[in-house]
Parts: sequence; C-alpha cells; structure tokens
Amino acid sequence: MPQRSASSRRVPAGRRPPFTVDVAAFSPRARALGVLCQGVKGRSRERWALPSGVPRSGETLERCARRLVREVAGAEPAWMEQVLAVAGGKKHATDGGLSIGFVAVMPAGEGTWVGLGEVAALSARQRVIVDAALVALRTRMDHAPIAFRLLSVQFTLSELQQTYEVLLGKRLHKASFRRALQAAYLVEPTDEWRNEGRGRPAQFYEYAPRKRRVARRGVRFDALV
Amino acid sequence: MPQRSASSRRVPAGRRPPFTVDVAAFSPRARALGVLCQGVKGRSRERWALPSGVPRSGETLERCARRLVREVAGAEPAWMEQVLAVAGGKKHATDGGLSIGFVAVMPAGEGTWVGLGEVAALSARQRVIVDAALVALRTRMDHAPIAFRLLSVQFTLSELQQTYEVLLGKRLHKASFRRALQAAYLVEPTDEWRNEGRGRPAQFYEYAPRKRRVARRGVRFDALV
DNA sequence: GACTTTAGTAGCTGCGTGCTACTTATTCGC
DNA sequence: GCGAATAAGTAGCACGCAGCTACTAAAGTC
Repeated sequence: MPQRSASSRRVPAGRRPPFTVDVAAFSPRARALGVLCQGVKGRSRERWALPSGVPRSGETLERCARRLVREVAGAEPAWMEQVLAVAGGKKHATDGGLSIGFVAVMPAGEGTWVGLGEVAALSARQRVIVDAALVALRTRMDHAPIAFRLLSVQFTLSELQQTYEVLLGKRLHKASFRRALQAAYLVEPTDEWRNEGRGRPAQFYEYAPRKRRVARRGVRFDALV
Repeated sequence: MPQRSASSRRVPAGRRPPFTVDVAAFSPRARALGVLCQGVKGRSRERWALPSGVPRSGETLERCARRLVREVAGAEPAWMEQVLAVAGGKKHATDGGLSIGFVAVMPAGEGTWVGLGEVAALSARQRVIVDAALVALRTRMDHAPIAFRLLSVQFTLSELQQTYEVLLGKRLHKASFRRALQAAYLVEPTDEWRNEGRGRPAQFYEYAPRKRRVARRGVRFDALV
C-alpha cells in the first residue's frame, strides 16, 4: 500500500482562514417557532442576522455558542448542539470565511424572535444554518429530552404535547402520544392538579425517566433517491 | 425587546484561527470496517493520522475532503457527508486550531486501512472524529443508499446484506432483511444468476428505487437520560 | 445417493401506531 | 340548578412492521 502525500497536513503559517460561530436558537411563541435574531443595518429593507461571533481565547465552540445566545437573549439555552460548518463558495458568499452553525432551544427570553416564514431576511448562509438546525432539532427530539427542558418541573401532558407539536411543526394524535409516552417510562404523575380555565382538571407530571428502552429496531430502508 | 451587543459579529482582523478538513473514510475489508489512514512519524510507537488538509483557494469543504481522499486512497469516495467541527480545549489539544470532520465510504482502494480496534493510534481529536463519523454513517444509512454504492451494478441479496452488516457492525436476520427490502421497492431482480462456489445459485439484483415510502411514523421517545 | 452449503420463502407472534369513539370532570350561560 | 360547552383522559380495533422458527430449493462434495 503506497503512502501518498502527507504534504497537505500542515496549515500554512501565512494567511489563515477565519471562522465564526453562528447560532440558530428556536423558541415556541404563540403556537409557532421563532428564531433569535439581531437587527443589522441594511441598505434598503429590514435585515436580520443570527447571533454570531468568534471564540475567545481558550473558549470551546460550545461555550462560545452559549455565550452568544446569552449576550443576545439574556438567558442560557435549554439545549444545544453543533450542526454543520459552511464555507463560502456560492454566489452570495460574503467574505468566503467559515461559519460553524449551532442549534439551540430555549423558552421565551428577551431579544427579537423572527418567525420561520420571515427567514428570507437573513443572509443566504445563515438561512442554510437555520434549515439545517431545524432538521437537526427534529431528528434529535427522539433521543434527547428537548421538549422537557422548555417546561417547568411540573407540566400537564397537554402542555407537553403542545410543545412537541410546535417543535415538530405538526399536529399529533392525543391518544397515540400518551400511549407512546407511557411505553417509554419517561414521566411520572404527581398528586398536583391544574384547575384553571374550563374543562376537566389536568394532572401534573414530572420528567422521570425510569428504565431505558433497548432501542432495537432493525434495518430501515427509508432511502428515497 | 432590547437589542444586545451586535459587537461580536465582526471577525477581528488580526490573528485569525486556522482550520483543517479531516476525513474518516471507511471501507469494508474482511467482514469488518477499516479506516483510511496515513503514516506519521511518531516518537516511540506507530502512529496514524486521518487524511487532513486545508481547502485551496475557492475550494468548498466538500471538494476539499474529496481531494484529500483521492490523494491518499487514489479513488473517489462513494458517499460522503460533513459530520462535526472540533476545536481545541481538551488537555491533548495539539495546537488549538479547528478541525472539520467528514465521513466517507468507499470500496477497497489503495492506502493503509486501519481496523476499528486500532484507532487508539490516532490523535485524540481524530478519534473523536472517527467516533462521530461512525455514528453519522449508521444513522444516515436509512436515508441514503450508501451500501448500494459499494457494490457493482448487479449484486446478490446476500452480498447486499453482508455489506449492511459490515457497515452497521451487527448481524441481520435474512428473512426480515429481504422483507423490508421488498417493502421499500428499492431493488429489481435481473435475469442473471450467480453460480460460483457451492450452494444454490443466487439471483442478481439491481438498485432501482421505485416509489418512495411516505415515511410517516409519529413521535418516538427513544430518549434515555 | 447421502451430506453439506447457500439461497430463498411461509407463517406465526408481538409490538407500535393511527384511528374512532367513548367517558369523566369542570366552567359558562341561562 | 341544569344543560351546553370545553378540555382531559381511556378503550379498543385495525394494520403494518419486525423478530423468529421452520421449512423448501438448488447446487457442490464425498
């Protein structure tokens, strides 16, 4: 087996490419998702930008992303994960640098929250990050208790289902939702009941994962093309 | 809604952090997975490194990763996807730069292929990339025809199953595998038969995805912690 | 011709999920 | 008070998918 060019392993000392950390932070607001944005001085019409910046000395990417969210929203994200890196190349590539995209989820919070329909006001690159972040969020929801971190310690099952519906962007069936929830041993009922508003009072639950499911499930062929 | 520091959005013009592109390229060899590596001059014992380098001017991350694989293995990867970015921070952080990890899959090829049990000879950061790449590969297998790209145009179902088994790192049940395959309308039988070796001849199939599955499937709660 | 090896199929079982339809418990309007 | 409205919560059927055992089919080996 021939050993080929180990030449390109060293970074050239001269001009080194920069990168920024960009965070797409989502929050449920009024039955729909919003993205945390900052205003930016545009030429003609209104333009927005995701929280973005560079890591300080010794700061990890994750910590940097947390700090950026804190600086803009005034609160810590409830869940966060790295998503992708995008470099220039397309026509709209602003300066050709590199952006590392994060996805975050948090309740309410300060700052400006832009609806998913208005992401056209973002740069092309940040729109890519928002799209990828949304996909990542929705695929990770099976494996991480993301929705639970958006609620108080005690919550009703209807509140939990609504949170799932907003995050997933689709309606869920009540009976199926509860059945799957019970099969996963994720929540425990408490002795507290909520009797506000009309209708039958709802029991409060707490997030208390018991035994983990084996998560077997064999081969799936969901391939399309 | 107050507008907080848009200050950290600009990259400081002075010292800009570098980054490299690192590729974890897997290939089935002898019923187990191997990772494409290059030798590197270590102090005492044998050390390996993933193909790594920086993008050339105007080169996208994806194209850069493809080139790195081509330079080391002498062939194009059959499938490839970006996985994660790791920056320094741990104790073993070599120079504090940034690495963007890719996962790739390809058949045979030149170069040195290291077994999954010997990844200890990689740097800590590249071990992280290999781990993440393996996870990404196995989760993407449902949605991308990765295994098919490792085979010839015509293949037997046993060959296909073996490919899946090596990539997934676990054994599959023959009947279930074929049933799921048929339900997905992914392959078509040909008129060719393979009669080498012993046993009953096997029919050759071709990858010919027909109609896509709707891929419904409601909420899953596979969360553990 | 019996044995081995590999390919391929039938059918039972159980689980997860979508669905319709129901019961229970409260507030609101009169 | 009493029915209508509203929301929470449950029962049970239907069906598709996945695991499994057990079978048949067709070749080579001795």
